[in-house]
Amino acid sequence: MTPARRALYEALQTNGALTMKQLCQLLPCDRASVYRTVALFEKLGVVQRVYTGWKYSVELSDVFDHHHHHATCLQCYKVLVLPEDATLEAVLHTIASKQGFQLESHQVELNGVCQACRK
Amino acid sequence: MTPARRALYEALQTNGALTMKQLCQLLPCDRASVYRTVALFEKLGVVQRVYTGWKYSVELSDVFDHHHHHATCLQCYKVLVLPEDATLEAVLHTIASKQGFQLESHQVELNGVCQACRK
DNA sequence: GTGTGTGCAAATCTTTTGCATTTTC
DNA sequence: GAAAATGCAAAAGATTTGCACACAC
Repeated sequence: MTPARRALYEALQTNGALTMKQLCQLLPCDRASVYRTVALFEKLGVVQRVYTGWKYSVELSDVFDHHHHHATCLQCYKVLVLPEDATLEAVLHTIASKQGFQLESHQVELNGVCQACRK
Repeated sequence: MTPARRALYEALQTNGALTMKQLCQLLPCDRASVYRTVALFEKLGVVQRVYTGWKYSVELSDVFDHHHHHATCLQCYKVLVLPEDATLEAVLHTIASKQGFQLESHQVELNGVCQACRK
C-alpha cells in the first residue's frame, strides 16, 4: 500500500465511477501511475471497468462496494445507480446455465430517460 | 448508400461483432471512412457498440439483427451469443420503472467459463 | 455544377514503456 | 540494501480533422 494507491482507492470510494481522464486530473500522481495502479487493482479484483454510455469508467468492484448496475440517461447523461435485484441475478444465472456457461460476473447497463428529464 | 457503407454492413452481417481494428483490416477503405461510417450508422441506429470483455466491438443493432446478449469466456475469450430471453427483458423493465426510468435500450454482458473450457 | 463521400496526411488523444530516481520494508 | 513504485519523457495506438479529389445525380 502506497500513497498513490490509497489515493486512487479513496477517490473511487468518494466519487463512485470515474473515467481515466477524471482520475488523472483528480489524483496528484502521474498518468502512468494511474494506469498502472488501475491495472493492478483490476487484476486483484479491487476495481472493475464499467461502460456507461460511451467510454469506460473505473469503479470499486463488488467486494469493496455493493453489487449494482447503472442506468444512464440519454438526455442529461446522469448515471443512476440501481440497487441489487435478486430476481435479475437469478434470471442471469438461469440463462447462463442453460448454455452450460459457468457465470463468474456480469454487467448490466440500462439506457433511457430519467425521471427528471421525463417531465 | 455507397460501396464503403455497404461493405461495412455486410462485414457485420457476415461476421457478427467486430472491433475497429478488425473492421479497418477487413474493409477495403480507409480507417477514417470506417470511423465515419460507424459514427453515422450509430447515429442512425444501424449499429451499436458492445463491450465484450475488454475493448469494444461494433455490431448490427437489434433493428437489423435479432436482439441478443453475449457471454464471454474468461479462458478462451470466445464470445457466445445468447438468445433473447423474455423473462430477462421483463425484469429489466420492472427494475427501470421502479426508479421512474423510461427504458430505451440495455446491454447485458456475462463473463465466466464456457462449456468447452469447463471440462 | 452542387453536394456528399473518400483517401491521405497531419493533428489529437489515450495508453504503454524504458529508465533514472525515490520509497517501502 | 533489495525489491517495488513513481515521475518523466518518449513511443505506440486509437480516433479525429482538414483538405483536395472523385463520384452520383
